[in-house]
Amino acid sequence: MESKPNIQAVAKLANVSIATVSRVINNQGGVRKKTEDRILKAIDELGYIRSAAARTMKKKETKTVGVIVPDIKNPFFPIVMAGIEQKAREKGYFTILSSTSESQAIEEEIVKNFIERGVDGVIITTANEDSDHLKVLQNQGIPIVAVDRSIQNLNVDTVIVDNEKGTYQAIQHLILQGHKRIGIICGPLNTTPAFKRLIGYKKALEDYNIPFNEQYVIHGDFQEQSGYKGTKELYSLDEQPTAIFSSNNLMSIGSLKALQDCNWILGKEVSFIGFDDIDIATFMNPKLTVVARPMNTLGELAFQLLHERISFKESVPRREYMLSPELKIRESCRLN
Amino acid sequence: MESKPNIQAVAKLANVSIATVSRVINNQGGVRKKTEDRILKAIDELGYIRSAAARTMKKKETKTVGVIVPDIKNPFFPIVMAGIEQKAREKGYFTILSSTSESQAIEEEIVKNFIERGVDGVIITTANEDSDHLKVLQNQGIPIVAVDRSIQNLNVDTVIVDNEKGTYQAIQHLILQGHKRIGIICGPLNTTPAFKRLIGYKKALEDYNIPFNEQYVIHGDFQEQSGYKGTKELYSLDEQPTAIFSSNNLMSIGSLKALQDCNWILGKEVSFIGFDDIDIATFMNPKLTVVARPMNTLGELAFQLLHERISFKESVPRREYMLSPELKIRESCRLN
DNA sequence: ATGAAAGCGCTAACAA
DNA sequence: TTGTTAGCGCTTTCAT
Repeated sequence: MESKPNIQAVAKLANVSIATVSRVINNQGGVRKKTEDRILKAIDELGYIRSAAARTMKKKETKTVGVIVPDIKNPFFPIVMAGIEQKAREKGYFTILSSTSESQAIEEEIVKNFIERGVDGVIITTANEDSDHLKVLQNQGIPIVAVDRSIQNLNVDTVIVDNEKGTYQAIQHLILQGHKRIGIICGPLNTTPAFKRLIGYKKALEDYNIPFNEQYVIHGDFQEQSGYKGTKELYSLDEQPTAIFSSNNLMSIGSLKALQDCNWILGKEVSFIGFDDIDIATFMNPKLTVVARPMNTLGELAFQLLHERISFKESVPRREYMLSPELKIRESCRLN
Repeated sequence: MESKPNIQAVAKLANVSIATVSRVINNQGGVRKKTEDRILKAIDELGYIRSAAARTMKKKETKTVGVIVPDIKNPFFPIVMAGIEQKAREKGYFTILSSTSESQAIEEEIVKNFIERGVDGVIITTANEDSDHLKVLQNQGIPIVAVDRSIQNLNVDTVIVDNEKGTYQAIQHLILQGHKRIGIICGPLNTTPAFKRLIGYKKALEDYNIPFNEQYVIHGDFQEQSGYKGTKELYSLDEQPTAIFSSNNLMSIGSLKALQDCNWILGKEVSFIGFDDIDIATFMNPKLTVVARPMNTLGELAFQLLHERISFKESVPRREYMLSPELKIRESCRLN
């Protein structure tokens, strides 16, 4: 039982031609019930499963969408992915997921591989928003949807979160509580999300006439370690900030660990707001105030856009959805 | 620029035969440098990417392994996946990931799809250890490696964690601190991990002559909600347990939330040990004692086994790795 | 209602 | 060193 039966084998066993078998496999009708039964039986008996490769060669479609994320270990992406998968399944599409570890080289490899495999479309949170390495997808006529990070100079449908607004609200919240020295731990500023969050930060300070101070801006990389290190830096400042804003979940975790290690008391000596709601948020004592993104919706919407694009190609104009994050006020910020 | 060039187009542009192009694509050598350059140039010019479908039809291999997990939202799996991906990349393999949401029906769909696509092997944490729905893979001669959950009646390489031992140590730890009424929140008992953890629990009680009491056994489903509900049940018991063991990370989160809502004070009124180290573990006050699994290693090992199996097929005997988890003693357990 | 046959893009055996 | 050619397994058109 160690060989893959093909359509020929089925045809022979059922005593029909391969064309008839194909009709049955694809539910095209026009086959006598009795014949169909015979074929179905043969398929079952042989354990026949049709080859996607052969099918793709003829049909030029795979009913597959490729998803590329920068960091599968960041819980944000699995949740977005869950949203994508669910919608995809509903439409009869299959998803394949790969993670780049924020490496553009790996991203290029993955893109190439996806093309080789003939994915019908790609949903991507790119590691590098300079889009040159993604042009190749466009050249092949493969639709792309950008999620969470937009793509420069490439005319693609986009689903992002209003990072600027989310951060603005967070910083505003801190300012209204009397904070003036507010630290921000940024992500890689060549990504829109990280950049926009910094913009939101600056804008809020400006609107409330608080001077921008470079020393309160920490340049992180969205990884836990940089949140940790950045927070220690802030702690060691002569004029410590009275509040910290962390630009993503992983860095929040690092930051919070640093707070503990420094014995810098959260919610008392220092207020804290993190971007993204995380498991720990409601366990901490005090509970964490966060900017929460609609992760599942992000994924669902992304697939929906992609699906429309696959179905109608150019006939739809480019669309950009900007979802609003929500400031969840809990207990980690106190009057200053 | 909207058509996919094929090997023919390249051959024509470079003024050679398709065979020569094929040789270049596959680095088979035996092509004059000058010819090769001409071909490479043509490939670049046309943006040619070879069709995996066509290639697969000839070669019967895809250099792809499929990974099936039951719940992509459980952070355990992305980390295992990261281990798999890394090793796979090293060996020139590509991974595709799908999540079943613990549904056997979806799992079957995914398996079928993987076969259609001709994956060279499958790494799976199955939603249902009764293996009938996986036999089809074996029939097609596709190697399987089971990760974290073994598969009944199917002779496959397996990488698991010593769940019994890990739990035993946890319960022993509690007992030695004087606990006698110990609650356990189980996962679905038709999965080995959940089952073995219960066994470890029972064994520890037995070894220390503590009577087993059914009322302290909560039947959960590895989801947060069941941890929450189960904990509330334990709380409402006339004879409350003095310690709780939770069988997985998600349920731990639910359980901890319930503790808070019940105002049942962790580390004081009730001790707690969770299976799997989670982000929140070291933030909680007190910090959580946990049984930690070597997640990344689990993934790396799984791919390694699969790769050997792909390369040598039957010539290798079936192997089973049982990795030891580690009891990380922190602060959530107190003398009783 | 069914079958014969062309051809998708590639690899590899054989020829030159 | 290069070219010719036979399939791989399927879908689809055209006959029957």
